[in-house]
Amino acid sequence: MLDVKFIRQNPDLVRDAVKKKGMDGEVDIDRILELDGRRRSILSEVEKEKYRRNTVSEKIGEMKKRGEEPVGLLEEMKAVSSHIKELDEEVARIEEELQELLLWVPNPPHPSVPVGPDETGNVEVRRWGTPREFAFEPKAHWDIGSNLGILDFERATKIAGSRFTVFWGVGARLVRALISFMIDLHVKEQGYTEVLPPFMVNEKAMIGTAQLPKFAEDAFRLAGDGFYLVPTAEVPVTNLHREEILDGSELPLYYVAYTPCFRSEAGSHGKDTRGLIRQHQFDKVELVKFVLPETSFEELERLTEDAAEVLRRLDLPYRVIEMCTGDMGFAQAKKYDIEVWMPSYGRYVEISSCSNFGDFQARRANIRFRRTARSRPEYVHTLNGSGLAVGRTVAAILENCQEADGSVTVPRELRPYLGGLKRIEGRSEKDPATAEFDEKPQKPGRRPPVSK
RNA sequence: GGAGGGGUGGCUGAGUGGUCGAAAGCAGCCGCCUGCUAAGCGGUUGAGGGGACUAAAUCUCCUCCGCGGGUUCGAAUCCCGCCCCCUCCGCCA
Repeated sequence: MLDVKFIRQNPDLVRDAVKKKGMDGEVDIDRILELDGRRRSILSEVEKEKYRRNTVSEKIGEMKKRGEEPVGLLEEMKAVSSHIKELDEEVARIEEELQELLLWVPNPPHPSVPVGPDETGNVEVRRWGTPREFAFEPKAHWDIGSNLGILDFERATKIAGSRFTVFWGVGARLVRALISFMIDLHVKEQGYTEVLPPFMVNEKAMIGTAQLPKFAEDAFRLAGDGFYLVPTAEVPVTNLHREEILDGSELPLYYVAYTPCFRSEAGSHGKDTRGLIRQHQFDKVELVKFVLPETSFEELERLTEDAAEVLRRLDLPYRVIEMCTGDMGFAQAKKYDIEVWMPSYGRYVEISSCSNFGDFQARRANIRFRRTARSRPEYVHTLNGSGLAVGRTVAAILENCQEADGSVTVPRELRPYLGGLKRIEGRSEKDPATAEFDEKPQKPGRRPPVSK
């Protein structure tokens, strides 16, 4: 959300931002300015009346104490009070409409962001790794996973519906391994603090990070009590500090959180219908930062690299795309997508999205900080990025690391998280005699007796 | 789900109709003082908004004692609804 004051002082900049973000006709800046003007003029009137009420009421108190009768004053004040009430209601109506309109004004893109209408305006900024040349016809991950017995789309449809997956055996463990691997990297090597938040949030939290009101149809809302299933850990984690004034010396704060993510995927019928790419439920490890305003763009570069490091460790080729104004989203000031090479698509596919929101979310969620004990509160800047989407990472590993015989080589850095397993050859890992391990798993010995 | 208790400033906590944005203590900040540390002394310290001002500083006004309504000339204080927390009982992984 933008400050009305900012809009009042920079109306053309804001109109330009609306245009660049492709929201022409969706936002009425003139109406906002009009409401703002009316609000301020009524406010000065009602405040004069309140001043009068306060001073006269005080006088009435003194008179009564002295035993005098406040002749006529009570009647007069009654009229003043009801006038105040009318004006207050008018102000409240205006503010409600104003607030509603402000929630729909997009965050202006940073000047460095390329201007463009849609994804055709995005700019590739770098590539890492080389897509592998296959000596055989590579399969899509849904075929690899189904053949190995580790992905089961049919049963997922039976128990839930389309766009769900059941992971079996080593497949399930692979998901768990990736989550741990990613979190460990971000915590131990990059200085993030692990958080495990609620997977359901209230409406205020959804508004705070700008999923609402604009993207209501993308979210799952529970019928009974109005909770929302988290569409990303960004929502609960950014809202951790809602309505707080942080100590400036604590900044920057780096958090990493695993959550499942729930998305209705309304409006994406027919897109990515096969496999793990577009699901109603998927796992994601998310990076969230709260930083000083002057550092946020530099922090975005580091955040993006922190996420990309996961792909480098897994030896998966990727590229980084800078999103143009028309494709970057409503709340972002600048955004990079990281795309991983996906052989079945024959192109790079988004696996992470890293954004700087500036003070846009902070203002909505009222997250502030004080530079020193005596300075005025300022809004922090918030950032977040996937580090990474786990389902898509599974897909990328299956496809990029597949072998001619249908097995999958486990990326070296991930093996410790799979008990040293080198190759996925089936659903089961219970047969150490045939499975390949970096170290053979130990036979379970007798349990030591329980000491008393 | 049932019964009871409670939500006041960064924290603890007083305040049951007017002089309360709010005692006191703690913490913080500024200064003084003490060889260092600790202690002591004095002062100071909430947030949001409107206006004056080119802006900062400053001044001034309004609002805010969980949230929303109501009563009243006047509400932290009285009434109603909601939310949250705590204790006990029930249920439950």
